Amino acid sequence: MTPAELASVVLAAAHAVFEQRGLDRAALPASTVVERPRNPEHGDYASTLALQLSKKVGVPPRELATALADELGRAAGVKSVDIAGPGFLNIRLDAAAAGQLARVIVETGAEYGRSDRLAGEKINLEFVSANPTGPVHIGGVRWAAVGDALSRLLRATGADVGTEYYFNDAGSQIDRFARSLLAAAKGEAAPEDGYGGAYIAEIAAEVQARRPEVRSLDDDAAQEVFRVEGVALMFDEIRTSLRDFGVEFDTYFNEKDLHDRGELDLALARLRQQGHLYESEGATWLRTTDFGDDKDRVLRKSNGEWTYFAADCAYYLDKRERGFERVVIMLGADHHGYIGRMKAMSACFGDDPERNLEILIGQLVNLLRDGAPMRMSKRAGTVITLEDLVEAIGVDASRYALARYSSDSPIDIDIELWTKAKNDNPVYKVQYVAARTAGVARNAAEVGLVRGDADAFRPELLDHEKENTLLKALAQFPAVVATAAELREPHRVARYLEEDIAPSYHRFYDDCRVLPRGDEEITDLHRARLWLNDATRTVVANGLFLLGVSAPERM
RNA sequence: GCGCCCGUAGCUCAGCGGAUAGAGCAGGGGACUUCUAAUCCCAAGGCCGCAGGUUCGAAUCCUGCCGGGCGCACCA
Repeated sequence: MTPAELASVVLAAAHAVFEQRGLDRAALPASTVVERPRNPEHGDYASTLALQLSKKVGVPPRELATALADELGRAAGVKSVDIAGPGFLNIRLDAAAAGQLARVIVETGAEYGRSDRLAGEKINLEFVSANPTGPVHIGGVRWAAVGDALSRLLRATGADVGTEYYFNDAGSQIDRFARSLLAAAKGEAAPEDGYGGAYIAEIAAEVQARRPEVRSLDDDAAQEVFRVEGVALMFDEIRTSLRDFGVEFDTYFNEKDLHDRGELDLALARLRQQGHLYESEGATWLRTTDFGDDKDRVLRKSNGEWTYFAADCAYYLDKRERGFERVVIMLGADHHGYIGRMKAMSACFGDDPERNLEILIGQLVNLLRDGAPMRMSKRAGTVITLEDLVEAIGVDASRYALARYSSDSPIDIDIELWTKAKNDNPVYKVQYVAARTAGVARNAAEVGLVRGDADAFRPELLDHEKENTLLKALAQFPAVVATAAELREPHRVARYLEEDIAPSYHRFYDDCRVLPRGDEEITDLHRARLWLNDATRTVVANGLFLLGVSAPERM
């Protein structure tokens, strides 16, 4: 029995009790959940339904709990129900009912953990969105890992997801980039406001190799060649490194398209129609202060040029017009000042900024070498890039390290820790479970131990304490996935794997031998434990997949 | 000054209103003729920054304060 099934049983019992006592069934919730108590003495699962309902229907919680316990105790698969404290229901399951979960998980396979919780939601996820003026730096990499994991989570819960990378290949930053390339090609120092770093010289050289005639052009013409070719090379490099990182986007959206299609004018017209525009000092302003922003924002400058924010408005409108009910944008902490104006802009379009626009802010990332942060400077060209990180600790460790922390928490990635082949390296800790379960399955096959027909599976034999604990941990997976998706917090999956699944599996492994020893006969218990081993393998593999991390067969 | 984030064990961090607040690491003590010891077991470690409030119940929600990080452009 899964927790979701048990929750339904609890709710059904509540309906029965309410009917018997003539209570108002409208007070009952549409659904309920059972919790897994920390303390095993409090049963396999606990329900707080009696506590929640007692005030609504004016029945003391203990009395309600007693009635619920009587009813629930008669349900199939329920071994016992105790009442504790103010009115907790502590429920124990039959070993057979609990053990069946191993079979459910194995048979569900890669689908285990998926749900339709977010079915019908159309969600746009924008992340990384670095302009092609340099390699993806470590802050962008955080979002590559978290954003990609989030897209997997949202899809696993049934949402219709579109991932998106927004870039601009025409702005003044690109001009600086082009001037920097030109300067490098001429052997000059980078311009005052330009970009430094070895990659500039490399790209300048590559452009010259592709377009040798650039040497004979005047500066203006040459700069244009460097701009066009340099941006193409840079963007190509970004896409390649992201692909090597396991991240590809459904849409690569170019700001230029918004301009070419006249979408900025459209957005402006729409905002004017909503009555939030005004002219002042020759510029066109959006009255974002109507919706809580610190100050109003310029859309079109007095010189007739659009602001970057105007393009943001058009881009938001574009996403909404493409049918995305929820527009999610992931930004670094240094951009948190954008939240106010973006939310206000959404409201100016007549949207509900709480529902239609989510802005996720990620705190900064440091890379630690020998315990000291490697400081970044864009001017000096000492940015830490995606390649630097991957080169230092590898793709799996990078993705795991970036995805295992709450986005609200700044991250220090210690190179020494994340390259250790030890249990204090979290990614090894989790991958080791994947490898160990795979190893047990291999060894089982070698000695002729196979799970056999599902009909022959004897779930009631999984009654060891460590087996029970592992089963309960495995049972949590769908709830963990659903919560992580709803809260946009992929780190919950990582923490679950390393703090819940890994320890419970190792304890099971230590106390409950799966394989027969020597020429010991193969019994139903061996087979039942193999079901449990393979169920664990399934959950770890599914969980790591959601994080974009491999589940190795051996290590 | 205003805004956002953070403050939980020595360190790094979990903890979407529930019971005695958890994990890993570090430090102490144990377990390898055994399916991967990359593991496990035992012990130790806490005014959940402070003060109020809401609640049957608060680390969690609200208010104020203290401390730290970041941000406050007709830049991109």
